[in-house]
Amino acid sequence: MSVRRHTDSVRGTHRRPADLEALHTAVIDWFAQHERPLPWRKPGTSAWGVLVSEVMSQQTPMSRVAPRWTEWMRKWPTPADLASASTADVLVAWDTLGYPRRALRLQECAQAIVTDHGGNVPHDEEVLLGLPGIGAYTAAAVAGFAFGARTAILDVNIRRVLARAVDGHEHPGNATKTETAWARELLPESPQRSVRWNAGTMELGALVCTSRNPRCDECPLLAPCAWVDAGKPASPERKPKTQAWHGTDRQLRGAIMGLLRISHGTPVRADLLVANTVDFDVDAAALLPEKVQDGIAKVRRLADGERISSLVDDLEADGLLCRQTAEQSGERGSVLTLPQSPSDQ
DNA sequence: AATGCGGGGGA
DNA sequence: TCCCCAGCATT
Repeated sequence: MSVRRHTDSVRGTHRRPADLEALHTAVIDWFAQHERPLPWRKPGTSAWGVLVSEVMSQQTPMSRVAPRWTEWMRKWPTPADLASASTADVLVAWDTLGYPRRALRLQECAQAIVTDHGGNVPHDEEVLLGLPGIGAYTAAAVAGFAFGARTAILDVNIRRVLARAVDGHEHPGNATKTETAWARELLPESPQRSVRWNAGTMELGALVCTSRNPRCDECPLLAPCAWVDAGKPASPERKPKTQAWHGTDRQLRGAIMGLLRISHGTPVRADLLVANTVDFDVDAAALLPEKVQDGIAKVRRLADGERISSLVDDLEADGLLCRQTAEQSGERGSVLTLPQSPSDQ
């Protein structure tokens, strides 16, 4: 089969393989043989479970998501369960998945589902898009994987596989409308096949057609891959560097998450907590082992007042902590309080 | 269109 | 070290 021949090259990224059906079959058959046994893929998983798995997987590898998802669904099997949980419990269960604002948005999403949709995850992609923490990718993924909708799902994996195999080069930045329209044209006709196509293309991008060191020798599309034929050209752009970690606000947020877990009796790696601790004033520090407290005291001397001040605003806006004014606390400076910690309940 | 946002694991 | 990971919200 020669899938690569783009007979009707519209323009730019709009290319279409001559034998689209063969491409679909190659991906779907490969997926049937290589699908990872992820917990949310087990039969009977609810739409809510699918939604949770997708939010947890935003910018986070699935291998790290799986254990957190299982525990999360055990604690809060329905949107109503999560909606009524305490913020502290939610953040603790999120553990070290990263970007903890996602956990806050997920709880807000559950509350919106209860309030506005009778406690049931909406089927409609446009409605899903209106929920907190649900963007273009997640709305499409839930519509497709939870409800079997025929829709174009554009995550980093599908974008890369399609760009390489069909177009021959990768596209920088976020998915454009043009790219979305292109992906829609490549969808199989039947909804059932389109779901397998979406899931299979994602899996192919995650396991074989990876960003670095792709395993082309294991790829079912080796023969027709436009990217291989073009000599595997490098991705055109490099993303801007992510904000530094050491000594920044992000590091302190990590420390507060660690303290929150400790206050709930969840083990926390002491070295990680100390490394993440810049300077803060929180009662929960008394719960820390002496060795860790010493480490915190040491790092505290490196405090940057201005940076910490902006951090407090940020944390408060994210709902990660509450700030009391000097008059309220009777102390000098601000006092940071963990939201709904056990002592508050 | 550009930024900010965690944290872990692999090359 | 650097890069990447089933993105989203805000400006």
